[in-house]
Parts: sequence; structure tokens; C-alpha cells
Amino acid sequence: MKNSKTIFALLGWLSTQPHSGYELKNLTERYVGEFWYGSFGQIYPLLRQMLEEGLVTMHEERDTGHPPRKVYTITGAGRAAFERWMQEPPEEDLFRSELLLKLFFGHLAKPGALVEQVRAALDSARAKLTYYERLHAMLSEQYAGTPDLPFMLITLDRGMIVNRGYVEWAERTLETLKGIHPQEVRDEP
Amino acid sequence: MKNSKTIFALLGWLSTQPHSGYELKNLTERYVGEFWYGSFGQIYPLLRQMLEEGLVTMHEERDTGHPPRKVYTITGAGRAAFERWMQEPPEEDLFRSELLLKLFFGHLAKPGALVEQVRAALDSARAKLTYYERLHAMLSEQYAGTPDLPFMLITLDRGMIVNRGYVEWAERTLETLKGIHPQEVRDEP
DNA sequence: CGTGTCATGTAATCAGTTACATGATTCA
DNA sequence: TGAATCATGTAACTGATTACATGACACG
Repeated sequence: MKNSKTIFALLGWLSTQPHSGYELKNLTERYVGEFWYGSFGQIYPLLRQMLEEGLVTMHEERDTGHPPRKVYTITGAGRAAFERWMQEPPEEDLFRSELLLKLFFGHLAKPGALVEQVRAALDSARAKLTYYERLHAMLSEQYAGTPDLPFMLITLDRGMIVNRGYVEWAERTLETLKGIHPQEVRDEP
Repeated sequence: MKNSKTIFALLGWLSTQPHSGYELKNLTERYVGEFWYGSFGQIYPLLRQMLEEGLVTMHEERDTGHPPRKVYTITGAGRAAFERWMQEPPEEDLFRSELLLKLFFGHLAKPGALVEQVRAALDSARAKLTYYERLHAMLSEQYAGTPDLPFMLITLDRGMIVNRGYVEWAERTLETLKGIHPQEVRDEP
């Protein structure tokens, strides 16, 4: 697990204030979950490793909750590592889609087999879009004036543009499928 | 390696005609590489597994090339498995982006540190777009009238729409970054 | 009284990549 | 002469997920 980039996501959160592993997992899921992830099974061992490497320090907080909360604080070495990473060119985006794989071989499918799947993708893209639009308004209000807001909006903006494209594509694809097997694709009864 | 969906990509190719592992790797890379992958180290063991499960048969062709070519043919069981998979709802698309992760924490970066990275992403999106447009013309001509053409174009269409969005986003993001640190972001001299 | 949240961690397993080994043929 | 293509495969490793274990507290 030496070379996990998830380390830098954690250092990013810790740059502003100390956090426990539990918090780091939830922050990651909520704020960057659309383009980066890390399970507990990954994050806990990662934090121990970062501690050994001197990127963070740790102190326990044993108040009421029974497994004592382990709170991590970034060190100078941690900040240096984070800044170095920021300057490096990023890995290429990773994208994998089982739906597209099926569509590519669509001529081998029973007529209509893929229509429902595209329709489901369309629904989920539309749902994401409206969610993003609400989130945009919420964040703009809640983080107004803070230096991190514009950067949060940049990533959100990407989600919105891509999903708008996705909706457009799915609608067009349904039309195309309708043209190939006209009798199989009906509008909702 | 029991549950690799890559099996179905291979069965898809074999549905039309027999192929060797080497060919299957290259077909996958060329035609669906934008949304599905499999290395030799994955595909060769997978083919052996599929043989054991009776999804394919194999016969060797020892003519001139020295490691004898192993050609795989799909069986009835293979076709059945492929059709069943076609009907199943697909896994969610997988997306991961280190660039977006960096941008999310962009307020912690040295001014200008991310500009080059966004610019590079813009270049690569533009390059992909023009490549896709050429590919579209080429495929339309080469596969004119075949039943698989519309399905190839569906997947290509997704790539084009998404990349158009990506270009739009990157251009806008560069403007935004310019607004945050005006002195750091200059136009090309 | 049960579900959800807080909170930590480990062990088993998984899909997949990388590096290595082998070797002929073709093309510049 | 040396790189690219054809062609197969294995072993080591890696990043990550899943399932499990433990247990208190709060809310409805």
C-alpha cells in the first residue's frame, strides 16, 4: 500500500485541521466521493503508515465513546509531501463502464435488452444533475467568501457538465435504439 | 479471478468469430479501450478458466509462428452466458480523477501550480475529440450497412459528448483560476 | 427495543498490473 | 543491426474491498 494517492486526500483534509480516521473517511465520501474513494479497510492502515513515515502525529481522545478516538495532525513533513504532490502531473483519469461495453456488443443482444439499462442510466444522470444543482446553491451560500469555495465549485462544475452530456447522450441513444427495433421500444404506457 | 466481467468482453468478440488470446487483447484495446481493459496477464489466465468452464473450446494452430497460436471458439454455454449477462443490469460506471482531487484542495496549492495540469487536460481532451471525429467518419464508411455500426457509434458518441463537456469545463476552469490569481496565469507568450 | 451513528481495527480475498522468460519473423 | 510485431505464459506484487469482531450511546 506504499503508493496510494489516497494519502494525499487525507493530508488535504488534515491541512486545515486535525481529524480522526472515521471523520476522514466520511469527509472523503461526502465531498470527493464522486471522483475519489477509500474504505475504512484502506484508510486505517494508511494512517498507521503515515504515522510511521512522520507525515502525521497522533493523539488519543478517550472521553465517552469507547474505542478511543485517534486524532491525527499533519506535520511539516506532511505539508511538504502534500505540496510536492500538488506540483506533480496527475495520473490519467480512470473510467470504466460496463454499460458501454454492453452497448458496443449491442447487435448481439435480444432486441430491447439494453433499453431498460439505458433508461436507468438516464434516470440516474438526471437525478445527479438536480442533486448537483441544489448542492451548488447550498455550498455557494454556506461557504460564501471562503477561499476553498471556488475550488469546490470547479469540481462540482465538472460533475454538472459531464452529467448534462450524459443525459443528452442517453436520450439520443434511446432514440437510436428505437430506430433499430421500432416495435420493442415503447414510451411508458 | 472468478468474477471478472472481462470474460464477457472476450465472449463478445468470440460471438462473431474465433480468435487467439493475442488478438482478443488487441481488439479490446483498440475498440473498447476507452471504457474497458484487460492486460495479457489477465486475459491468458481468463481464457484457461473459460475453457475449464466450457464457455469456449480451443484448438492449436502450429504453422510458422513459434508459440503455437491457440484459437478459441465460443460454445453454446458461452453464448448462453453472454446473453444472460446482456440482460443483467450493469455495474455503475467507475470514475476516478487525481486532477479533480487536486483541484478540490486547490486553495492549499501555490498559486499557479494547477494551471499547467488543467491546460494539459484541456489539450488531451481536444486531441481526443478530433481523433473521435476522424474515427467516426472512418467507421461510418468502413462498416457502412453492417448491424454493429450503430452500436459502435453509440459508444463513440458518448466519448465525443463527454469530451466536448470536458473541453468546455477546462476552458472555464482556466478562466476561474485566472480570476483567483490574476498575475500567475498568463496567455502563452 | 431495534436501528443508526460513532469508532477502531484485522484477515481473507480479489481483480488486476508489472516484470520476466522465450523466441521467430519482418521491416527499416 | 536493431526495433516492432507476433505469440504464449507465469510469479510476484499491489491496491483495494469485504466481512468480521467489538461495543457504547442516542433517537424514535
